[in-house]
Amino acid sequence: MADESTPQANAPQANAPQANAPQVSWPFREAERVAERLAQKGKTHALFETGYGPSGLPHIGTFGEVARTTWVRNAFTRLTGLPSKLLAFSDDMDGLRKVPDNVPNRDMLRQFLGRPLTDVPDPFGTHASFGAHNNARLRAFLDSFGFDYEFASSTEYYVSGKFDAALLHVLANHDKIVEIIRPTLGPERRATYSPILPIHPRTRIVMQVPIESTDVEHGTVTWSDPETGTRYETAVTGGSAKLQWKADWAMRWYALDVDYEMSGKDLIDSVKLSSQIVRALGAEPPVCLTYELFLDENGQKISKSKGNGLSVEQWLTYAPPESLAQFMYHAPQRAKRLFFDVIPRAADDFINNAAALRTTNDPQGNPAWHIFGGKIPDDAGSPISFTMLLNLASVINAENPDMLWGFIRAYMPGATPENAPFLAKLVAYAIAYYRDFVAAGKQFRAASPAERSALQDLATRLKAGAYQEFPGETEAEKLQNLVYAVGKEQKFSPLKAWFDCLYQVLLGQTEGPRFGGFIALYGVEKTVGLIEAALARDERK
RNA sequence: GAGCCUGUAGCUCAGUGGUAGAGCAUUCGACUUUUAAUCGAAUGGCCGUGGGUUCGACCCCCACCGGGCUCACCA
Repeated sequence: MADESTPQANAPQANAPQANAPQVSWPFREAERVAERLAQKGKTHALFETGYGPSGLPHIGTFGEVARTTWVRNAFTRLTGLPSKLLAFSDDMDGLRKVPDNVPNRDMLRQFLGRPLTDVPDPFGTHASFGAHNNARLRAFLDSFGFDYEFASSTEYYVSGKFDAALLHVLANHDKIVEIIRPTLGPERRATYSPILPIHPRTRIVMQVPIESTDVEHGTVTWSDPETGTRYETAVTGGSAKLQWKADWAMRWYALDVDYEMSGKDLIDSVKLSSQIVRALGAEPPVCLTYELFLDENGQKISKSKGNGLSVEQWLTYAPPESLAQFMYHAPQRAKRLFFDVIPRAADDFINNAAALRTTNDPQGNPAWHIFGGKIPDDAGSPISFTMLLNLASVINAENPDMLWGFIRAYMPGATPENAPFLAKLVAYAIAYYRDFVAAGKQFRAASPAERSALQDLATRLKAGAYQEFPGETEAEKLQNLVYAVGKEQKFSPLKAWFDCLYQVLLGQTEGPRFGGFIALYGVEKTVGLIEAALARDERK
């Protein structure tokens, strides 16, 4: 503070915080919370967890949760240099509650309702159990994005005894846990609730029954089959029993000493209660982050039955994975509408961020830095926006990458798939977009008699190679001059009407590219085919 | 009933206590042998309302109004 003596008395607030302090990105904010937890506990490695319910196949929210957790984990690594692990935990020991609509052999499945998913045959017949099948789907999904994680099966953890010590501890605190959960339940469930769900030794069903007594010394609970009245004494360890959801989550946090887990806002109450249970067990819950759920185009909730959501497959048909990551990065605690129209913008946000990464002095505040996992690749960017590519693809009826590249080079000389590989990927996505959304919605107008003869004339002269006689240094110019000549000879007035005819009759749109250039890229023969097809189409009407 | 998100340009949305921003739309211009893409520019704002904190509030706090979502069975 050498300026004590300088006459800056009117300068604003000496004690105000520096206005230009770089904003800390949310993954680093979360990472700091994790680092703080580790410091308090004296831990030197961090465990990040993500969880998967038994019912669902992997979906766009699954991607979001793992991607976001991975960003926090990377930030943690960068911040502390400490080792860490991401555990992807599958609740495959949960009972099969209902038969899903979208699987084969549903009658077979019906016989196994209530049994752990890993105790239900695989309706697809490809894996050892339904649970194993779903696990494989989940892992394939995560692997397709290259996520770094360790898979964990609840069944395996229970059966192998990895949870035994924690389960006995839960048993010892059985009443305390009941007291935590009971006030949140309705009257009926309140009467029967226990965090311990014994697995029926005969039917293998996960039983929700009153626990009549607990024996901490022997590690067992006593209960009665409500149908037969038979009393059973069941060990809480070794996979003979599992825990009810909220207690299960808490026990897992306790047993594995989980340091970080995020979840959707639908689980706010579960996080609260599970945290209370962990404290009752004498430990601290992990650092938790609640993220908002996604809405559809109209701000309505996304439900599978309505089909108003956007699937990962759909997104990745029209834009690269980085764009989906970009969408997931932004403001996880804010509700966002997730529908088709957000894709181009997410892609361009990513492109801009990737470009800014090279010039910024705060790379760790840049989403692209996180999406790249802290590494800055050489060929990440695109010199042209995705929105522009989509427009271009529409205007020129881009049926293949070569056509699009032809127009890209027209004003970006030197651009090739080799020196702009990310752009090359975007081109392929733009083609898919054109194919599915633009081409499908085309409205082709019938040609008037005068237009018919003009089109016929153009086709004939194209076929004969007559354009070679026209002036111009390039094929495109010669073709353009031929098109003009036909329009003038056929006395279109204004001449623009001739071009309107070409766009509306041949391309099914009101506007289009310079036609000579279009023919050159699309191909003379194919253009002739286009004309003949249009004339034949009108003939039939 | 409990909780969460949200309200900023015509539309969709960014916005980090210090001059209100982008894309699209609109209008004008440049380029073009017709266009479109593209490029340049302009237009467009009581930042939901009312209080409070502050030298200063879109931003922080409180209340209210509007728009949504989630949980109160299971997980």
